[in-house]
Amino acid sequence: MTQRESRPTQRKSKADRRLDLIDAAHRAMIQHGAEGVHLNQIAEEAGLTSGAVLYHYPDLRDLLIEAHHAGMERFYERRMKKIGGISDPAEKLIVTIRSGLPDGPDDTGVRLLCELGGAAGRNRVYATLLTTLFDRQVSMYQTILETGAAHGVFTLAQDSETIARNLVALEDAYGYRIVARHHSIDPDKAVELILDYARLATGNPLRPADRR
Amino acid sequence: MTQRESRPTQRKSKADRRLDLIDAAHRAMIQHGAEGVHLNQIAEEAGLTSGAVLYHYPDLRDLLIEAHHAGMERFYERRMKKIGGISDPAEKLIVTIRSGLPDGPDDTGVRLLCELGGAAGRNRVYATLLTTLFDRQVSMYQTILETGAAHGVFTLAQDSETIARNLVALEDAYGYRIVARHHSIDPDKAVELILDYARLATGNPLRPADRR
DNA sequence: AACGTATTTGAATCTCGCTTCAACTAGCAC
DNA sequence: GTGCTAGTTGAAGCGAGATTCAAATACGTT
Repeated sequence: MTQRESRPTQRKSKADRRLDLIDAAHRAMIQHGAEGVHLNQIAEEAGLTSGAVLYHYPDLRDLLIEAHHAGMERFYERRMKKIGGISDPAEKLIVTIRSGLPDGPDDTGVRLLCELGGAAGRNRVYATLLTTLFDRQVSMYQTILETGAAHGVFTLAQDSETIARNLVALEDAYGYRIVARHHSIDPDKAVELILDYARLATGNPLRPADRR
Repeated sequence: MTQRESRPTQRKSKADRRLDLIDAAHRAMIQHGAEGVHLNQIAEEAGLTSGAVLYHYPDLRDLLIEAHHAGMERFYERRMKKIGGISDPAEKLIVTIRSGLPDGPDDTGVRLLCELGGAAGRNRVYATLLTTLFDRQVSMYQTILETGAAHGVFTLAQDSETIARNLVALEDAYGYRIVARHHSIDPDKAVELILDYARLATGNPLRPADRR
């Protein structure tokens, strides 16, 4: 990327290089699949040789796990940042829903998450990562819902955990639809569909028109 | 599996063998991933050599696509069969929801579908297969919802397409959770969560206790 | 400026899966 | 039974990716 001549690969500290590699692994996995990815593809993305990659990660699986972990962390942190400053529960809920969906079919963050769905059935580590992320998102929604209820803005039709789980589930599923390029479900449409449920569950009209 | 001596591989007609191979590919993909699977693994599952597999499918990708296609068809047909005889809309809806979820983490049919989620972002054929399946399931739910509304059993809070899409989306997402062995979301819990939404959307209490 | 070390390379080696194909054989037609 | 054909094997060759490691080198330290 930022390489003067692209001829002599500049050296980096262990920590810096590992961050580069995590990023390179991220890109390579999106192109070739979380399980179909090859060492050389990652090395190429990082602008290194395969030997250098192995020097930092003798076991490639460790790198892949770290890349997934970092991807999830980034995904979650980005959401928290987006909703951080919002105090109105209704607006917060709307923005949260939007931030859980991919920008479009090529959103790299969500693409990586989708890669894991199938592998989780075979790989306990991946299953744990995904499950943990799911539960964290549920908690996040629960907080918003309960705050809204406490302020009298929401009238919850079900307990907050049920609503929160269903909201996260809807997000996940529409994420997959968007990544698969469904002809009539784009990010805006997905938000609308999820909001249709959220309205029933919170008793709030949740008008997204003027916000964001 | 059903082989007397396991020594001489019995010959089969082209059509029969292709069915065997589709089945073998199905099993191999679940064990090794939709994209990480190797020719030899499929051959072994089928009790043949790699040469024999290539004789029937010179391009392995064709076999994989057919296996996925067949898997989806079976999944869909099985659902239709389960709900075929039910006339009461409420019961039909409940049974339909249940039939869209895996029996457990090892349900092979759903496991295969989950494999495709990530690949769909990279592979147009897989994306189309998944999208088509989604739309068919939406239609299925729409029919049930509208029939129920016509009979006065359901009072739809939203248009039938919205409800149907959300129901399918919830099914999909909880399928992933179950496959990933979420500690507190098993098939029964997932049905309950989806029914919680369905109750709001249909205005029907949908008591699953005595049915099924 | 010279040293020492952490990082990276490049080539050699090894492994493994894919591909090809001539030879073999089971089952069908006659 | 004889012959024919389609299905299958097994071995050989090929290529790609993983792995190893000695040599090279960039960079911080002194």
